[in-house]
Formats: sequence, C-alpha cells, structure tokens
Amino acid sequence: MKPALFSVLCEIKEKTVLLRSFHQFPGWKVREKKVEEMCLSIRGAQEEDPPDPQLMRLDNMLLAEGVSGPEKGGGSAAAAAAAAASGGSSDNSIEHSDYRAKLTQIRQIYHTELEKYEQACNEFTTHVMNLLREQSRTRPISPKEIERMVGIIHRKFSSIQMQLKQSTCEAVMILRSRFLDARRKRRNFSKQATEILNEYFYSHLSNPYPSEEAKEELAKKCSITVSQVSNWFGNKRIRYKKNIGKFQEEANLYAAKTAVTAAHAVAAAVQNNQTNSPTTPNSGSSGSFNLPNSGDMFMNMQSLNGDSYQGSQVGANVQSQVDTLRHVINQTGGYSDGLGGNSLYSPHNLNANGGWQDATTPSSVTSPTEGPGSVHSDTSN
DNA sequence: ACGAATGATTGTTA
DNA sequence: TAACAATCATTCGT
Repeated sequence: MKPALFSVLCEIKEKTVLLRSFHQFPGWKVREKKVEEMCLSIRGAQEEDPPDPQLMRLDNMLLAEGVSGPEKGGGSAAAAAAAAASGGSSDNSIEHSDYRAKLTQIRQIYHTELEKYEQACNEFTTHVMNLLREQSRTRPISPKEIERMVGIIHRKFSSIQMQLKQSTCEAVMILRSRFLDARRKRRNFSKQATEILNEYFYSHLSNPYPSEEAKEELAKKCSITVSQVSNWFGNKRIRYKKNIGKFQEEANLYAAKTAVTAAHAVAAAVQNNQTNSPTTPNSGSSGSFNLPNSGDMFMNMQSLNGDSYQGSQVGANVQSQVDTLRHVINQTGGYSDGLGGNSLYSPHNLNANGGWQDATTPSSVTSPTEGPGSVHSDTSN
C-alpha cells in the first residue's frame, strides 16, 4: 500500500521493535511506551464521522512537526521550522541535520503518498461514475444512489489517508525519540572535567551540594553545562551513597591529591586567624599534616568558618578542605571522634536515613552556614 | 561479546 | 523545586 513509507519506518523502528518484545518486563516504561500509547489511542477511535477529534489530533501533530506544512512537495521551510521548533540552538548540528534529513524524507513520502491517494480516489470515482452512467442506460439510477456511491468511495479513501497519517505520526514520534534523546548520543566527559568534579565532590564530602554559583563555575571549568554539573552531582551522590566501599579508593586518591593544597590553605588560614586573634597557639606545621595538631586545626577552622572570615576566598577554601583533611586523617589513623558530632568514617555525614545531613537542618556541629560553595559570592541565598 | 561505568531522563517525594 | 531513586542507552575496558 505504502511501501516507501514503510521502508523508512522499518529503518527507524529497528530498535523500537526490539524494545517492544520486552513488553512483559516490569522495567519497560520508556518513551516508546508513550509512542505506543499514542498510536493505540489513535487506532482505538478510528472510523468516525466528519469532525473526528483523532483526525484533528493527527493533523495538528503533522502540522506542528512540519510534515503537513504549508507547501506540498518538499521544501526546506518546513524543515527549518521543525528544527527551530525542536532545537533552537545550533550546537550538535550534525545530529540535527541528520534529524532534519529524515524528517524531510518522511514528509516527502507522506506528500507523495497523499497525492497518490487523492489521485486514485478521483480516478476511482470517475471510473465508478462511468460505470454508473453506462448502467443508467439499462436501468434507472437515481442521483441519490450516485451520491451514496461517491460517499462510500470517499470514506474508504479517507480512512486510508487516516492510516497514512497515523503511520507518519508514528514515524515522526520514533524519529524524535531516536534523535532528540540525549541519552543516545552520550559522550563521557573529558578526563580533566571528571577530575575537577571529583575534586570538588570529595573535598565537599560532608555537603556535596554545590550552590548555583559553584555549579556555574564548575561548568565553566569543565566546559559543560550547569545542568550537566547537576546531573553529575546527582549521579555521584547517589552512587557514592549506594556503594561507599567502591568509591573508597577514589576518595582516598582525591583526598590525597588535594591534601597538600588543603594543608597549605589551612596553614594560611591559621596564620590569618592568628593575626586576627593571637590566642591560637601553634601554627599548623605547613606541608604535611601531623595528626596531633590537626584536631586543633579543625577546631580553629570550625570557629573561623562560623563567622570571622572576610577574605571570602580563604574562607571557602578552608571549609572545603576540612573534609579532605578529615578524610585523609581518617584514613591514616582512626582519629575516631571528638571533633564533629558526626562520625568521621567514610559515610561521612550520611545520616541514618542514608542522606547527607542537610545544610538546612541544624546539625550539632558543622557550621550552620550555607554550603561551602556559596561562600565565595555575595548571594542573598 | 560482555559487564561495568557513566551521562541523561523520568517519576516521585519532601 | 531540587534532590532522590530507578532506569535507560551509550561508552569503555576486558
């Protein structure tokens, strides 16, 4: 009936068909399902009379997708419109052009098929009319009968058209889900980007919730989008929490990595603090962290972090490095507790429910200030 | 080829 | 509304 369209459909649908065979699996509830639902609902209420909401829906959709656009027979205007409607920005233009190409293909097939049907309809009508005229010589034929025949023919053909529209809609939906789904063209982040993100994560292990500003900065550093940063942290938090043991090594790695800078920062901060309040006794042995003193250092940090930092940069650094040092110290030798209310062991600040204790909840010890990331900017929140 | 890792999406929840 | 949890689809290491 419409072999060309079907070949396109088959090409696009290969995977969908596969997916459909997984119908019985409980996890199967993907976008494909939406496609299917839509198609089913379309099929469900098919042959109706003039107004037919389903037909209108189909027409609207085809129009919206630029398939049954203003002009017949190809044309790039509709494609451009479709692209503009769906994408907007012209980044991954390769994928987009591919998408557009397919859409154009579908549209062309749709129009040629539609035209063919119309033509066939007309031909068939005239043919029947001729037959009737011939018959009218042998028997009386009322105009009513002619009208009825024509009506039947038109209904038949319009139902065929309906099917064509359904198939086209289906093809477009599948095309969309195939090309516009970012999961299908996922790329891993660069090594450096992952490095940066991991560094932030493990040095903020007690509260790995970067503020909006911090996210922006990370995004800039990693050349990814803010939402990608959000995704990354969302995934990281959940996966870390789910299997802390698995991430232990990684945590150690990054903790050690930033330990030196942390120590430096802490030392600097302590020095800073000393200048402000000379009561603090020992300078924190710059370079490496000797455990006996570090406890005091943390105390200092905590109090310092609580209020007095003006040099925002330093304050932020200190807070962020505290976690790192904690981790390192924890790894090196126990140092069981006494400085945080919360256990120092790997599930750092994971509470009983398995969540990171919220910065908003007034916890026993950790400074009730907002997340570390937001320190370095004025922000009202 | 296979399983683990990983980025993205979706639905739910507080 | 952001975070979580589950899941998908791709990539990567073997």
